[in-house]
Formats: sequence, C-alpha cells, structure tokens
Amino acid sequence: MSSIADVARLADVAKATASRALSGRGYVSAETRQKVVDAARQLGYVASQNAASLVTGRTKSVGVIIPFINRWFFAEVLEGVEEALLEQGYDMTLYNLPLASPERERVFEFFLARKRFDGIVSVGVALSDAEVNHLHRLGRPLVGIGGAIRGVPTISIDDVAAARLATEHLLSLGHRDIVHVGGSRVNEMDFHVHRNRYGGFEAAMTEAGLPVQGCLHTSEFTVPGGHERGLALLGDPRQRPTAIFAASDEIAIGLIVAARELGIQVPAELSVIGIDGHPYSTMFRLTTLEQHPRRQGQLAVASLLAEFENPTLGGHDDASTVLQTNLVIRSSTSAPRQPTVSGS
Amino acid sequence: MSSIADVARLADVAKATASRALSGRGYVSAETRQKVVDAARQLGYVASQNAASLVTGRTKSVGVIIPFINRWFFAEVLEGVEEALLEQGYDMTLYNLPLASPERERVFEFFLARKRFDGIVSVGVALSDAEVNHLHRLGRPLVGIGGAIRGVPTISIDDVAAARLATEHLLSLGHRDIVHVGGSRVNEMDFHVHRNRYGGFEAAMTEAGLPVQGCLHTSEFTVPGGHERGLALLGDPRQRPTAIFAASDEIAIGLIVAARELGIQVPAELSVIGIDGHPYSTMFRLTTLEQHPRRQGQLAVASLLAEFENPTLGGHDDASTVLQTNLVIRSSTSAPRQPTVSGS
DNA sequence: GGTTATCATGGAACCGGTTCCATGATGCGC
DNA sequence: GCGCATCATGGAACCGGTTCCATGATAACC
Repeated sequence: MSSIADVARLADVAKATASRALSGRGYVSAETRQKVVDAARQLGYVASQNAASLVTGRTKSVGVIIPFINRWFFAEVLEGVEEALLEQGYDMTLYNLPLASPERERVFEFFLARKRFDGIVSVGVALSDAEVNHLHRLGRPLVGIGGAIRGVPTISIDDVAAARLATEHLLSLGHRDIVHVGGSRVNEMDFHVHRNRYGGFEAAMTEAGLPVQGCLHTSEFTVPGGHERGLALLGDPRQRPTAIFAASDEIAIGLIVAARELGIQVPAELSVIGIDGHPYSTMFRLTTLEQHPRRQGQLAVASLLAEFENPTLGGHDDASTVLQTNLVIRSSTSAPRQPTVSGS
Repeated sequence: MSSIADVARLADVAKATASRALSGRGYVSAETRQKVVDAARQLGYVASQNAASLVTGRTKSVGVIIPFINRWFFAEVLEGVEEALLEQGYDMTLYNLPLASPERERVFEFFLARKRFDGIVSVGVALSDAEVNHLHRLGRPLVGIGGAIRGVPTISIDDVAAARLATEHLLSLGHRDIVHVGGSRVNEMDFHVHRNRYGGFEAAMTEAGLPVQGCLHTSEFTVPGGHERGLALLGDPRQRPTAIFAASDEIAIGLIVAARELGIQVPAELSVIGIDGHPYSTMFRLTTLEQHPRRQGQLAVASLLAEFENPTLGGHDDASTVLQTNLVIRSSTSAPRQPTVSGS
C-alpha cells in the first residue's frame, strides 16, 4: 500500500506539495498538480482517512443509532441516510440498539466516544438527557428522526396531526364506533409516537363529541401484532367497531388479514386506516397516511452536513422539520353499512 | 477532550507507560496500572481509535456490503452481524449497494480502499473477480453470506437441498402438479440463489419422473410480488396447480393472500410451501424450510475475527459453512383433494 | 557474590497524513 | 528599479496513539 510519501517521491515534490495537490487546499501550480495526480493514479494511491482524521479532526463518518433494522420505517430511513451519506463521501456506522438494551451504555460511553464520527443521527430513539449531554460534550452535531429530542434538530412527521386526519377521515365517512389499535401510552422510551398518535385520535374523537374510553387497544407495531389483536378484537360481532384507526400500516394489514379470516368484509363491515404508506398497502388496498421515511433520512443527513459547515455553537437549534403526510384513499375505508346509534 | 499525554501527566508516568497500562500489552506494575486507570477514569479518557489504527493497522471496524436493507433476510443478517461485532468492540460500516448500482465502482475504488476496515462481509452480493481481487489486494479478509464467491469463505444454506426438500415434501403428500414461483434463472448477479432453488426443484421433480417444462413462474422476492403472480397464476381454475413451491416465504405469503382473495382454499385446494422461516409465516400457517439469517451473520463475524487472529496468508480458504434448514410443517400444505392424473 | 533472566519504566521514533512557517520566484504598481 | 503582494514549494512540527530500544532495578541461579 503506497503512502503519500511514495506519491511525492514519484512526482518529485515534497509531501506537503503532494498533500496540497491532492486535497485542493493551498497553492499548487497546475503543472505540479497534474504530476502529483498522475503519480497517485499510477500507484493506485488512496489517502488513509485515519491519518487525515487525526490531524483535521474530521472523520468523514457518521454514526447512526437505531432501535430496529427489520421494520419497514427504520429500514427505509436507513436506506435514505446511507444513500445521502455515500453521495457526500461519508461512511455510515450503524448501532442497532433495542430500546432497552444492556449494550446501550457501552455504546454511549465507549463506541461513540472514540472520536470516530463527525456527527450522529438518532432514529426513533428517545435519548435521555444524560445521553444527549454525553453526545453534546463530544462536540459533535446530532440530529434526530421520528420524534423530538430536547434541544436537538429533528426530522419527523406531525404524528398528532396525522392521527387526527386519519380519525377524521373515518368520522367524515359517518363512523362513530371507532377504536384505535396502537402502542401503549406508558412506554416512555418509545419516543412519544404512541402517545402522539393516540393523542390525535383522542382529539378528533372528543371534538366529534365521542367518548374514547376503552377505545385503545395495544399491539406490537407489526403485522402479526395487528393480526393477533384483530382476532381478539373482531371475534365477537356484538362489540365489534365499524372502523379501526391503526397506528401503523403493518398493524392495519394484520387487522385486515384477521378480518378476512373471520369472514368480515372490508370495508363493508369494517373500515381500516393506517399510517405509513408501507409497500404492502397497495395490495391490501389500504387507506393510509403516507409518510416518506427515506426522505426523512436524506433530510437528516442534509441537516447534519449543514451543521458541519457552520456549527451553531451548541445553541439550542430547534430547527425541527415537520413533514406533511398525505391521505391516500384506497378501498379499506367506506361509510359504515348503516349508521350506528351512538353509545353501544 | 483529553489525550493519553494528559493521562500520563496526571498519573505521573510516561506516555509509553500509560499506553501499556491501558492496553494491557507489555510490562506494567499493578500499582502503576491502577494509577493510570484512575487518571484515565478521572479525565473521562477514551482512546482515539484513529490514532491507534494509524500505527497498529487494526481499525476495529468491519465493512458490510449488502444489496437490500428492507428485506427480511438481509435485515436479519445485518442485525446478527452488528450484534456480534458490537460484542467484540468492532464498529460496523454499512454499504447498501443495489445489485446494479452506479455507486458500486466508487465504493470499491474509494470507500473500501481508504484503509478503514479490518475485514469485509459481503451479503448476498455476487462479486466479480475484479472486485474480489481488489479486496484481496487490500490484504483484508473477506467473508460472504448467502452464496459462494470464488476463493472466499462463505456462510450459507444449501439452497439446492432446501429446494429439493420443499419439493419432496409436496411430492410425498401426493402432489404431481407442482409449480415453482421464484427468481429468474438468467439473473447472473443475483448470487445463484434463484438458480439453485430452481435447481433443487427441478432435481426433485425429475427424480419423481415429472416434467418441469413451464413450471417456473418468476416473481420479485416480496409479498406483493408473490401476490401479483398468484392472481395471474391462480385465476384460471383449469390450469391451476395443486401445489406451489415458493422460493421465499414472502412470495409464499403473497400467493396465499392471492389464493384467499380468489376463494381458493389453502391447503385443501392449493398447497404452498416456502423457504425462510419469516416471522409472518406463523400467522399465515405457512409450511416452510427455516433458515436463520441472524445466526449466519454471527457466524460470518466469527469467521472473520478468526481470520484476524491467524490469517491464512491469502490461501484459498474454502472453509465454507453450509447450514441446515429444517422443515416446519404448518397447515399450508396437505394432500391434494383428489390425486390428479399426471399430465393435465 | 557475580552473572543472567525478568520486570518496570522512560525516551524517542513512527504511523500517514495536514498545516504552519520560511524561503524564493514572479508579477505589479509607481 | 524598488517595494510589496501573490504564488509555489519544501522543511518541520504535529495529531494521538503504539512500540522499539535503552536503562535500571530486582530476583534467581549456580
């Protein structure tokens, strides 16, 4: 493996000149630059980023913390982040930290501390104040995706608004007997997504003068999770709602599969709406609020790179970007067969 | 940010001693080590891996090349790889390279060349000889997952055997009219998985004295892909097979959903078998051949780390590990309703 | 008790880049 | 023609670790 000294020797210039020629910083005559570039090409020279990082302090690498890889939203974000970073010459180093991982502390104290990253992207992870401080002390910018972290710029959709829109769509079709299948409100670490989506549902229902008591049914955010909940929830025709707002498309799809297994017609007997725009939503003809996690990943990277250019001196930069979701109406929702009389 | 010089000063020893005390290499008295460790803790010192890499040549980082993130098999492998690496103190840097990516060359020539990795894991990517040589010239070990690369140790299942087992399961139930829904044979870059799974199917059919002509139906390896193919394939009752061997569970699930939509009873009128052990397979009661991609990822890391310890001097180490798949029988397969007379 | 092996430590070189500083050459304005 | 700004280049220091080598101090052995 050749070093810059080899290149300099071959081009018959000093190391300093070779460095300037290749990096494009400082004065080098066009002629000399060409000599150096030729020599580098001839030797197949690629600069050691490590050595450069040591002196410049820039690593050309970004760390990403994410609780799941094998879930659509997260995988999609990851693809967006990776693509955007690669384009800018950055490496992406991935830390898959389940919400309550024992590795968590180790990652923050050791992995993230060894000065390998120019910045950090935190996806769908609620960071504790201690963790945020830890990262801030490293002096590296941090951006979040999927939920607000105090004092950290964040890319996300407005979960409350999206949930409200979804619920209002069902209400506008004439449904009164609506339940919400989503995450538990008590899970603090899960980034308020659960709470917010329930909150939007609650707001819309209350505004329509409907009670929300007993309307929350919890589920894992997966297809099997929704399926399991669906079998339990829809089994008894007597207490079956006419519409369900699912907190994610995966849950919604599980519900639809369960409904089909139980012989319940969707949407004639049951309307289902989700949030996501999951690739499966088309084949299940699912009405949903589309978001674009890949784009969220790209925006997070753009925001991070901007921070590299001109750091905001640790100021509480609450430049949070809130993205629109758009309602895609397919045929999993319709007016209820016959308007139910409110109150059971 | 404190450096080892700060630690040494605080502990009143030389840099060299501090380094030995913290790394555990070389002679240091217990007493001195304690002094240094205390000083390091007091300063919140974490060694710069960059600086260490520069002199040792070990980066404590592994690069991973993968064509998809948002597919079950790949995401699962990734989780396994990441988990195993983290446990050993390694970082994982991810390159998401779609099969025919324009970025591909740039990643090999530039990103992988900047001496940042101790080794590379290539998942489900058929590398060209040129690419393998390129990596070998870097002198870094390389392991593959999901298909053989010439001269590179690889972790995979025996796709031919698994496909054969799946087909034999259908045959043993009495099916004669079986088709295969899978990948196209012509896609060279797609790691022979398609070819091998078809190959196993073909072998089993031929052995049973059945023709395979016209039995291959291609599909994307996704649920919507299987669904689309299912609607087309199962629409006409006259030429409907009694059983389908799907090359992946996602395809199989798409087929089952399509069958249900068409009012076809599974397994009474149609048996479906897949390969994977996808988490959705339980809820769709899918018979399948389970593989464990997460474990494959872990094994790949183990193999790579072993190579770090004692390099095999670039010898063609064909220590490929072939993992067993095991047949999990659920209720998507059964004997055909009435034995069909062979030959339509 | 002298020689030697083992242990403990410090100084200095080194990894491979980047950047500061000094030096020299050139071009420009007056 | 002189002074100064700009450009081009080389030498050397430096980033933050690790490791080689030299020096001393102990302990072990005959």
